[in-house]
Amino acid sequence: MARFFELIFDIPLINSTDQSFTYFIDDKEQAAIGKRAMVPFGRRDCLGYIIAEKENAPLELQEDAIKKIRRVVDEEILFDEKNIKIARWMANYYFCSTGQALSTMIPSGRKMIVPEFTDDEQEEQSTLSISNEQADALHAIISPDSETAMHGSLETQMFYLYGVTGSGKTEVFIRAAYNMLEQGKTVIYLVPEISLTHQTAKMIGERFGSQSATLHSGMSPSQRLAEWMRIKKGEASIVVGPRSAVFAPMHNLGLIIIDEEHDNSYKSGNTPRYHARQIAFRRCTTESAKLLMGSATPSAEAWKLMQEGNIKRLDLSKRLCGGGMPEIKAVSLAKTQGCLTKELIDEIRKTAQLNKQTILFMNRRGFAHFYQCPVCDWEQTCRRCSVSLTWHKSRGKCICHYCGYSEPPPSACPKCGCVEAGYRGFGTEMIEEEVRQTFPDLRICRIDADTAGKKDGLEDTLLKFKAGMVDILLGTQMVAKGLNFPGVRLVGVVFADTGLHLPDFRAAERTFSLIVQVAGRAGRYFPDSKVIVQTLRMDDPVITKSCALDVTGFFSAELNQRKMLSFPPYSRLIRFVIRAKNQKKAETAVKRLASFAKPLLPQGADILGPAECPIGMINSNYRFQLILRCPSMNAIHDAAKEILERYEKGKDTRTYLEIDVDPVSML
DNA sequence: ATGATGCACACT
DNA sequence: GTGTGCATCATG
Repeated sequence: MARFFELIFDIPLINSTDQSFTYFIDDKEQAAIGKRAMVPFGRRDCLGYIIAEKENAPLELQEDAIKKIRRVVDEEILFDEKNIKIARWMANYYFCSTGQALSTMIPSGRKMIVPEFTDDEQEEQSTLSISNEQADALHAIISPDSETAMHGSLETQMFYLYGVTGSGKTEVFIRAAYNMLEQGKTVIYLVPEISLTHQTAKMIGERFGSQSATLHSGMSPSQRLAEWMRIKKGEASIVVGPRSAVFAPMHNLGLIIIDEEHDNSYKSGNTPRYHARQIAFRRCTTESAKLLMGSATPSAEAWKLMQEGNIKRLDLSKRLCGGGMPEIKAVSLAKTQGCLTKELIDEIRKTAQLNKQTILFMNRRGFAHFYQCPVCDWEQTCRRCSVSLTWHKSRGKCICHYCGYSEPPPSACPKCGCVEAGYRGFGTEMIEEEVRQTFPDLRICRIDADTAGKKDGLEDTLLKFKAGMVDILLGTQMVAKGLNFPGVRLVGVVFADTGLHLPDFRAAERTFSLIVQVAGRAGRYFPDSKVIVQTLRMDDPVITKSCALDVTGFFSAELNQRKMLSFPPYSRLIRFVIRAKNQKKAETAVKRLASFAKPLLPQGADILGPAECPIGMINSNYRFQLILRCPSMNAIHDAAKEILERYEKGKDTRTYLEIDVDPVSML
């Protein structure tokens, strides 16, 4: 007896995104929904996902067109209807095939390699006392009926632990998780996808002993598969991991925790470009679990939801371990020749003399040229989008990458009359050189994408730094997150404005968040620790508010601005990017896309662009974008689907279209 | 995605 | 007449 199964593949089916393919197999073989199988697909063998069984061969197909499954890969069931349902939802929402969605959810390993156990079952050790604030927050989270449930609505309970670094968020997370486990429910604990959060993840894993599963970027596909199966069998009831852990096959899910909610790594950078927060929200809704997020610097989206009372905010205002917040000082770079101000140099000296350590943050240099007055710091921005205009030498114009607006560059600064407007920025190499020259006697280490790429290079450097064998650690953004070094007295932000020049409506939010996060790195252990923020924009509200750690003040201004300009969270976006080796083709293609988009635009929606992408070329592909904007996602989502279909019909060859729903980075 | 096919223009 | 390049098509 033969049985028939429906399979889907990790393939970008553009027109029929939910298409499945029928195969048959001998009855005695262990084929089943939820297993993967090798099958002949086209002219090669492909790994497919078995998503359904059919009673009969489909009538519209000829009997001999149905091929036989070569081999069932999995002995045990990997996924179930619930997973397929999420995959279908993702495929629809993020415009990819169901197979692509399913394949990002499920570990790719073939055989299971059980990760070695850290068998220090140190369970019930939580005798540490917690502060009143922590206790209140915990109580609110674990209490069975908060107001939302009282109204009999099925709305998910969402909480936000809002508090500075060192205020004990992790402890509340852990206790909330314990409470869930005690009720026989399971927990997903998401952490940012930064190599530096490994230790946090590891620590949490250790606290929960063998009932926890850990996922991290260093694990092999086989190890991931092993952890996945442990969860599926109910052997692990809490999972700690990055974005993809939001798909973990928990039974009886009680709670999803999103640590450092503002972190951009929760948004996937490739198809499907899903946001873990979005998936978490959906899972919590459909599986009636609670959602608990936390950060010292919430995203604008989360802040608005808290203001409107849709997320219950729980404040942790006090720092534990006795430490207060460090002194944060903005210092003007205006009259400084190189990239180190006298104040910073003096503090580094003083820190070294005290036998303490310094961390210097360097951001990437602005990739684009922009007009900025070296005297008064006036900058040319778009009137409509309020982002920096980018100087295009070849066209002799300054252009907005959102809406395409352009104007000639000013011959003199319109604010102060200075004629030497130009651009400024520091490269990481340049900073390193200057630091080495200024402090030839100090031990200096650099961490960036290059150094971190090498195996153990990162761990090694960090261990050395932790052990006090390094005086100054030079690092990019990656050092800003998650890690605590007890020997650090001074943190310097070399050039805080870099991010502000990015043509991105979230530039202010990102810069603010970075500075506050960086400040949190310092002063957990010393009362006299310092943060120095070097800037050309001493009066910029982003700089002043971040140095004052005034989150409320910042968001009150920022949200107001977003509202005025109709940017998220007051609108939702869908971004189309067209890329092609040939510039003309790419340009023609966006224009065609725009011509489809215009008549399909729903009430209240508008189009930004078409315009060249802020990063106009990547991998020798020219890039153009078109952004759909609307207060309601539903409305533009339907339109986007229609636009996509029409576009694909007569599409220009050698042009590629990418869609990003709720984009986070618009470069 | 990827590999097959068919068609255009080029060159031994 | 056969060989490269590339657009188009289908995958069960």
